[in-house]
Amino acid sequence: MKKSPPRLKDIALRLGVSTATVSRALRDRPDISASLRDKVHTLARELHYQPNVFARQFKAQRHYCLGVVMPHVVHQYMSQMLSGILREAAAHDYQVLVCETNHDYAREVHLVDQLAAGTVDGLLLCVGNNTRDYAHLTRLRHNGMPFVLFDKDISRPDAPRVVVDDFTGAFNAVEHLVEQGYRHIAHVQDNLVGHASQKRLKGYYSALKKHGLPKDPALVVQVDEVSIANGRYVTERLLKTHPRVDAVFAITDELAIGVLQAAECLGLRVPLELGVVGFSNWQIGEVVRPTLTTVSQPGAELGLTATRLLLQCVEQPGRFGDDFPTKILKTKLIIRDSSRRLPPTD
Amino acid sequence: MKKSPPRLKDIALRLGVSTATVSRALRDRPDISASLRDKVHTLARELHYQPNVFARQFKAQRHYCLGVVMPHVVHQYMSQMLSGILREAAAHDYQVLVCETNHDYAREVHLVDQLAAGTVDGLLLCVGNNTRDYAHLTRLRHNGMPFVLFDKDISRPDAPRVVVDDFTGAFNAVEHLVEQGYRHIAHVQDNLVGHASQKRLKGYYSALKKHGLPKDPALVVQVDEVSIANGRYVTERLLKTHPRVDAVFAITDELAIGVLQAAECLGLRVPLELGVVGFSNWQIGEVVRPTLTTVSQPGAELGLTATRLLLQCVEQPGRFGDDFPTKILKTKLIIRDSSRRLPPTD
DNA sequence: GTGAAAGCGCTAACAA
DNA sequence: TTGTTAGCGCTTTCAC
Repeated sequence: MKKSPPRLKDIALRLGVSTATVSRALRDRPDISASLRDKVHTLARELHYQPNVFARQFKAQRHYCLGVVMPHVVHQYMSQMLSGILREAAAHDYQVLVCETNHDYAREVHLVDQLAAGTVDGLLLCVGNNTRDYAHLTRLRHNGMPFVLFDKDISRPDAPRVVVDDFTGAFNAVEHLVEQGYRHIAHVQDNLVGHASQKRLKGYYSALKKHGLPKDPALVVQVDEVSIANGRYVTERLLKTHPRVDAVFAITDELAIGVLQAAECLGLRVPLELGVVGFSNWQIGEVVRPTLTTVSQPGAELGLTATRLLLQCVEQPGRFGDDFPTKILKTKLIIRDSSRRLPPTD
Repeated sequence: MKKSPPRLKDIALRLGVSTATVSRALRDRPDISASLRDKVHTLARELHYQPNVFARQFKAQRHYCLGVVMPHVVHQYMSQMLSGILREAAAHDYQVLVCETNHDYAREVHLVDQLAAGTVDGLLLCVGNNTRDYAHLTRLRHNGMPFVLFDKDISRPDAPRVVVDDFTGAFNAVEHLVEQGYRHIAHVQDNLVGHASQKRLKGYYSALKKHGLPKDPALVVQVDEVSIANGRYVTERLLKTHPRVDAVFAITDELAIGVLQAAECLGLRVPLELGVVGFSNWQIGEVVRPTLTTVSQPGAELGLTATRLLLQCVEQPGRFGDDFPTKILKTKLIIRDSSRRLPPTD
């Protein structure tokens, strides 16, 4: 039988003082005599007193807890963002409640509504691939729940967000391929639903245009779902029908690995006959042969930045007025073997 | 200016009834007239009433939230366990609060003590590599906080736990190498601190013994820290000083990848001249060439099982009496190219 | 410097 | 069926 933990009242009774006094003593308020304060502390330690968390939170109407709603945690980039969130939240003495949506829109709505009811003090949301309707965000705002979108951008302007510069990332990747002498650069992308995909597509086209290369829609192929196998499949088909393709910019590293496998299967030498660039900088890219050139996204920094922004919204309501701050983080091109066929020019 | 959300009292006032009645109506208690119930529901919806989470939790002295303390989230296996935890918790309408220790013992103690103070209803703990002292677990128990250890085992018997069968996993891996005709099987392990490492070492020795192979401590090498680079480094050194080594069982996939790289570097053909087996079944193992034979651990299932066990402890205190249930999950050998040099025998 | 009392919002025991 | 009341544990105002 476990007996109930000691309360403020127990300490007060034993010391013959009021609970208010004990409360003040424990929190080292100035308006208390030193001797009494010490006695209270001593007894509290002796009884292993711990303030009741529920009462504290109830009184303060604060959880000191942030919520995170994201598609997956088993995902290198997502987990990097999560780690950044955890670190920054911990640095500010906030806890973090984590929920996975698995890209299930109904689940995303359910989770957001649930957290909007006041389970947390603020919410970090990475919308799923199937999210088109943003009524749940409207409800969030209506409920007065501070929130920040991270990573996945949306079309609506009325939300603070932290994202990476997909356009420039893609642009740099494709420009790099051009500089390496590739001229028929294909693009393997996902289903184009997310804003990131569209930004990367624009970056791809923009780089081609800058260097006077034609825009050929036939060289842009889609997969229904991002996976190595799908990347391989669509690339094999593409390379068979368009043998002049000499480079592929894939929208994620997983797809890029599939491209490498397709090349291996078709006997194309990478990077000599086919240049390949991915996006995300997964660990996997350092391990495949040839090693994969990719666009690195600062996952942890993104999580950290989003959390910092959210905490400002939580702790200083009205801080941003009617503005919705947007932060765009830089990507970085990581050049490895899969795209390097010229000697360095320095 | 955001106005404060509606309370039970507001509904009660508008309807000229008591808060108790409104409370009953909203929770669809039987002892309420249908007409009044409907009126309450209607008005509640109209006002966008949502029960105050703090008051609810305070009253019930329940958070409906579990805590997870683990070394990392950016780690395929760990994140798989986390995902299993999230899924199972969600299925029981519990939230999950996640904390990372980064294998920092002081941080682990801090987090456990903090959660022990009542921030959550139960705790899932994966201890770090540097945890030798378990006083924080004693405090957990003393505080009456239900907890379950997962993945990392500890020497103390007085805690419920869910782990994988490291011994058998290692045993099967090494026996497989023997069956493939390898005779000088080395073992690359970490610093031997964790129980898992020791179990795997025993499994390694046990398989050698069963097949009449000598136990040669010189063939067991350690790395300070698990990484591809370290795996590669120690393997190169080992293979140079012990050229008769014809197979390596590495304690993790990362180290095994390092072994593959060492072989590549020394011009040894895998699996012909060197057999390699890892442990964990990371995605990376399917992508390297040759593909990596490995021991698969059921990460999600482990998280799920631990959560289920914890929820039993939370919801049925005393359910297990003074027993500390232990679940040991099976591993599975995934045979790929890095260790297959005989034709299948079926 | 200390105590009494009110109150955070909701629920449950008891009364009517 | 509905209302009254008390109370969860803590903090804070106000009075002394």
